[in-house]
Amino acid sequence: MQRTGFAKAECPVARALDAIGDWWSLLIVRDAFDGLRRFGDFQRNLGIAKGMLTARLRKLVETGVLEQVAASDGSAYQAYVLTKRGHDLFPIVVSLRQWGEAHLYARGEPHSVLLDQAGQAVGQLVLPSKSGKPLSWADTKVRKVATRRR
Amino acid sequence: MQRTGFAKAECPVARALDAIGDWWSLLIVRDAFDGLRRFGDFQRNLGIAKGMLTARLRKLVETGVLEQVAASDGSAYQAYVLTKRGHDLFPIVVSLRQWGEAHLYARGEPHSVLLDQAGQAVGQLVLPSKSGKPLSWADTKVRKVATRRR
DNA sequence: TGCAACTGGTCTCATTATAAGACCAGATTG
DNA sequence: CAATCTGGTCTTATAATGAGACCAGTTGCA
Repeated sequence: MQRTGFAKAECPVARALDAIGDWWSLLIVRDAFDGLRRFGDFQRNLGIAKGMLTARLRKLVETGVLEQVAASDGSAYQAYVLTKRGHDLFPIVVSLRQWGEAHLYARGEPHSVLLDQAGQAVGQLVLPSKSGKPLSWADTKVRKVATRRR
Repeated sequence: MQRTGFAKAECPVARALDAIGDWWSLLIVRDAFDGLRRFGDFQRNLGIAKGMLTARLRKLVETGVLEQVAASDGSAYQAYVLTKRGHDLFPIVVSLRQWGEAHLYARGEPHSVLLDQAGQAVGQLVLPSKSGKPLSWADTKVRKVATRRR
């Protein structure tokens, strides 16, 4: 049976997961944010099977997250770079990073850190409200789309 | 071959994906944010196979995202509720939602919306900086953990 | 120029994960 | 107490993944 898809879901979370919610896509995107651009760079850094990488890159290009361009070093090879849509994944990668940092490391266990241009660790993502106080899960609610009656 | 794992990665993004980056976990968490708590609720709402749901719930409980408690309606059944660690996934779910809303719907196509308590659609997640101007991908850089020399 | 190594793939195969649904014991309802 | 509901387990068929052989075109270098 084919893996269940959510491409037609009315919930944006489900559609997003359908597009980039597999085991590899967000790691490829993370590497792209880190400046990797060539097939071999991704393959070596992730230790991913080549066939998998080919399939994932192809899907990410189809989805408009990555774009294939000529390599900037003058060679005849191609590079994969983030599009606007790909750069918009930044908050997703950052939120995953911050949750992982907070909950998946033992005290003192080293991990990579996201820095600003001054070399300072960045703060937490926040969901602003009009009052100025950030919204938490307890302050929000999802309004579902009206289900078509029949 | 076993699916590649990232539980030991020094990158928090990879560890987070290892914990909750499969096809179903974040949808279960999304439903939990929406107030679903019982096995049957999740199973019906997601259309997930029961065996899958059993496995996913078990892993989420092991990871400390969900907790099994007695159902609040006085029956002998159990419920699955978000822990603190689970509630901390809120920014991840919101960032996925916002990216999906921005990029995966045709103009005018309906989707669910996240509202604050006043019934207003919430704003965008931001990564604050000292200057007050939110940080973008272009303003940040990952500092890797020093690789052990040998 | 000529050859070895590199690059970016494709293809095959063995293994694992997923989807679908039959089945089941205990709880609940009427 | 019989029927149904709940929360699972188990089996089976199919799809996805991981590992690596293989290959054509590109590049580096003697």
